[in-house]
Amino acid sequence: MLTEKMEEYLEALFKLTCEEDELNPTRVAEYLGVTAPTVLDMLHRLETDGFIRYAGKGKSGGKKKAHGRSKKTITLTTKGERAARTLVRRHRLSERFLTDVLGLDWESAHREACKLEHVISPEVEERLAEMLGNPDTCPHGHPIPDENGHIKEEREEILPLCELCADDKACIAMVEEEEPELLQYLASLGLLPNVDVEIKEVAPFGGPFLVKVGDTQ
Amino acid sequence: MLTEKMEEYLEALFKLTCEEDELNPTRVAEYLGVTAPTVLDMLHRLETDGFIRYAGKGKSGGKKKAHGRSKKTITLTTKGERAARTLVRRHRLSERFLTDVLGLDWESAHREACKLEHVISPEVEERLAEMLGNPDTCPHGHPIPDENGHIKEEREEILPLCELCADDKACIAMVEEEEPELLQYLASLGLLPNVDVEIKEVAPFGGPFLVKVGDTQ
DNA sequence: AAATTAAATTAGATTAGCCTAATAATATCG
DNA sequence: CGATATTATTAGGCTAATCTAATTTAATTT
Repeated sequence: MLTEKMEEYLEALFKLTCEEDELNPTRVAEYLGVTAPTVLDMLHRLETDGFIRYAGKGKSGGKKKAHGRSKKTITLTTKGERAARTLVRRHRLSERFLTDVLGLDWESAHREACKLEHVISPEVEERLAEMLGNPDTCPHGHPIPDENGHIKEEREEILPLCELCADDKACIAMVEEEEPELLQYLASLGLLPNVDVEIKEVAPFGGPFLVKVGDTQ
Repeated sequence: MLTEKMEEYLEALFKLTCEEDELNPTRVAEYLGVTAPTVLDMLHRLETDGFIRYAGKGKSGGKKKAHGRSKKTITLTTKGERAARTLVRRHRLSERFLTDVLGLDWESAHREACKLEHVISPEVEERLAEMLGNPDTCPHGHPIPDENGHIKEEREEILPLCELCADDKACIAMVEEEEPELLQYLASLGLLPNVDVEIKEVAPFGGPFLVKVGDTQ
């Protein structure tokens, strides 16, 4: 059985393995705010339950230093990944509900969704999705996996805003930032998912940017 | 800090102390499906944290058997009762949401609400209540305490249906039953909260009852 | 390669919840 | 009242999650 803590670790592992390869226990510990031995413990448990693999990557050919097998890496099994995607779906559906229906701000919605995701049953998940009109992104613009955990990735090319050039026209796909104040500031500028923008001017050497959003610049 | 388990116990204690006086550990154990020592443990913890009192009732005058002080009883402190009422409120609001908005049946709604009540923040509680139009009962007809835990008890006299007499007219206040099949059956007969009924015939000695609900009998 | 630094792992403890088995205290019945 | 039954409580153990401190192993620097 999957405890709430196991779920939290699975989710963290899923996010981290997507973002960086060569994920190590120390990184996980840091991300979750616990110590390394705690992570090790959990990794073993998740491994015996078949959610992850934690072992030297099989290539017995590479004999880097000859003594000891190659460094262990963490990978999610199919089972583990499925579980993680379900959690991500429930988290993002919860966020949509909390912002769109209850009117919470992004930050609070995220905080609450972290708790809700662990108590939502498949039935509630389905009804919630239906009631929300099967949204395909969370308020931040991140995609919501479907019931089978598949993430619709047919979205057009997504680039950081800073890589666009003058006169480019684009639509904001997502807002990656996390700090509430920054989010608030961006929102006040109208920089929200699904908003069309047009780059007016780009100062060189990473200098300021003039972006047109709706009528304001 | 109040763990989820502590919350569950508090809620149980609240319900049980309302229903029966002289609440004892064994009864609690039975209700929660755990053993008596487990309950004892938790009672001590709840007591040191100031949520309950568990001690012989002070009346040093009564010397029933003279040896030993009088049997201990469980009572909620103000703090404990406040916490319990908040949980009841969150539970019932959740039920309302799950049935009215998501369309779950009573039984599923109850099951899900048991989990939700522990993760709902004051903010979500408030928004949820607002969104639902500040309902004053759960789907079963039980009252929902207000933000301060007060239960509006100005409802007219509430009697079990079996105490009514022929020709009495009444409105169903609540449905106390818990078994899903029975609930389903009652629902199929139209016996739901807020429905007006009229007693047509009452067979003596607890015999069958003829009740008029809407047009059917 | 040797020394140093960093990461991984082991060992040993703690707390919350839970259990079983044993014991102590109360009640109840004959 | 005294034997029996019931309840309460104590004692001792277990698992999940966590920690700190020590140790081992790997990586990096010189």
